[in-house]
Amino acid sequence: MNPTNVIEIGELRRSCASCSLQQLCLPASIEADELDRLDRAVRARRPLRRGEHLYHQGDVARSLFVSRDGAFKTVTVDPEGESQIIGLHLPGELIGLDGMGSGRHLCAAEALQTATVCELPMSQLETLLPQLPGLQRQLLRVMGRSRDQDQSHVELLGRRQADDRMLLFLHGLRERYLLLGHDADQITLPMSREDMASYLGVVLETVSRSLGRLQDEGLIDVRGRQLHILDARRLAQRVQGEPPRQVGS
Amino acid sequence: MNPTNVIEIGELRRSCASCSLQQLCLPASIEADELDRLDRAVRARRPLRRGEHLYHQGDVARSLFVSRDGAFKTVTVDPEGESQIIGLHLPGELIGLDGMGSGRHLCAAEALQTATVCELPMSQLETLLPQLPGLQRQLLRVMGRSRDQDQSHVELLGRRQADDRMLLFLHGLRERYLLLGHDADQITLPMSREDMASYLGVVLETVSRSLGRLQDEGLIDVRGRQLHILDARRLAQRVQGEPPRQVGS
DNA sequence: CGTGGCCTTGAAACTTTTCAAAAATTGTGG
DNA sequence: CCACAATTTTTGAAAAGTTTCAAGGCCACG
Repeated sequence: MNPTNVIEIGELRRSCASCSLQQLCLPASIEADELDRLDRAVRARRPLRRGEHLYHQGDVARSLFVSRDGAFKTVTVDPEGESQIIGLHLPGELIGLDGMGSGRHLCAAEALQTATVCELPMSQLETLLPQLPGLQRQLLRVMGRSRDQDQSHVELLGRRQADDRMLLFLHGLRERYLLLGHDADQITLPMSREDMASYLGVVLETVSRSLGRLQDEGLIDVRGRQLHILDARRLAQRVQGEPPRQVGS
Repeated sequence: MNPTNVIEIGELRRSCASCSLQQLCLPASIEADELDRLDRAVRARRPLRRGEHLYHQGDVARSLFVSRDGAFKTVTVDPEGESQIIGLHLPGELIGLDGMGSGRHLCAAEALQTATVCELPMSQLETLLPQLPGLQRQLLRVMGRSRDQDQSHVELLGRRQADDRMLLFLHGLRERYLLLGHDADQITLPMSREDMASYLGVVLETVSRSLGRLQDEGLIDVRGRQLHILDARRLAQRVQGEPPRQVGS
């Protein structure tokens, strides 16, 4: 057992009570004694490296997950054989709800960066739920927020112009990073252009060009995955339908 | 009190136990004694006419609903001021989950035809859930299926060709009607072309042309809202990526 | 310093949208 | 029950936007 492992296991044993994501995650608004029971049900997990899967499409759904750090994408392979990015999950956001309908996961969940996750086995959940009314309420709320997230994605995909979709995407990303307490105007994009393209329902060249246009407009500054939001105020206005300002040649 | 009202109230008092949607709805796989308690919590509601709302965007979310007959659409007005159809709810499908995240409805729910609905107040739900483990499991499953529905919508909107989206839409509709025990190859479309357009993320002219192309191909026959699926087998193949067969000029 | 992966850019082909008008359907009142 | 008005749907042609295909640039890594 090398020192690195010791540190990692130490990390893993941090409890819900001391987790920085507490307010966003299942423990929020749960009583102290209940929290302790939830805490014991949550399993430790070794960190995942970028590209590793939490579960695969078709797997029996055994657990719900929350990432403490590191983002995940959820991906389906559709009947045509093409894969599509269905979801982007930042730390504190529930992962695995795609298995609750049928008992099997409709997506695969893949780490976009090195990530440490908490795991709550379904079996434990079923035991705990009737006993912890606080958890009950909170689970419904958290599932509801996850659904709201999906609705935003539908609203994004409903826009017919690539720039509108990108605007909505960046604005939503900004809000989510804000919630996490990050510097939301200076983001390292969690996905490749190709992943973004899939999430936005366009091809990757269109993503590149759209980012280029928004940069020419002075809204953002992108260099690879480094994104600076230069004018958050106007970004919000653009999302609300304001037309692009004339850009000098 | 006229005879019509008497009949309506009689209808409203049908219990979950005798409802034809039982297997699809919350009561599924709930024990008889539990079912009785759920039954008492479910409120009667006067029938809604086409165009009437179950709730409006921004309303405090007080209840979950299920339509016994009559379909509903859920609509958001986005920041740009344009309305978008987010969901289509056939009988037996849960309506109102868009309020669970924030406590307020993110959408409006509007009847597409005359509809009778069951209403389960959130307050009752909170009381019942810890007491009825069967309901607990079933609610999670039904919410999961609703989420799966939304995922299908995202997958549909992720397709970049209008015909692909239409194919996915028709195929999904067919499967849902099958589940309801309807003749799924002879459907009265529940929405106008404009609503379909919004749901599919295209303009209504595109819907019209896409339906025209699928008709020329011999897949379907559409006259206004009457839709005949002429070749369900090939519809399924097309959804799975089979290219359109050559259509004689 | 070269290699491979990722991203950007350009030009042509294709699809969808937009705008306009005709056709079909629905609802209504005589 | 028919005819008319209003609404919805279809169709056409031009404009706009996206995809496709191809090539070149950038960056990280060995």
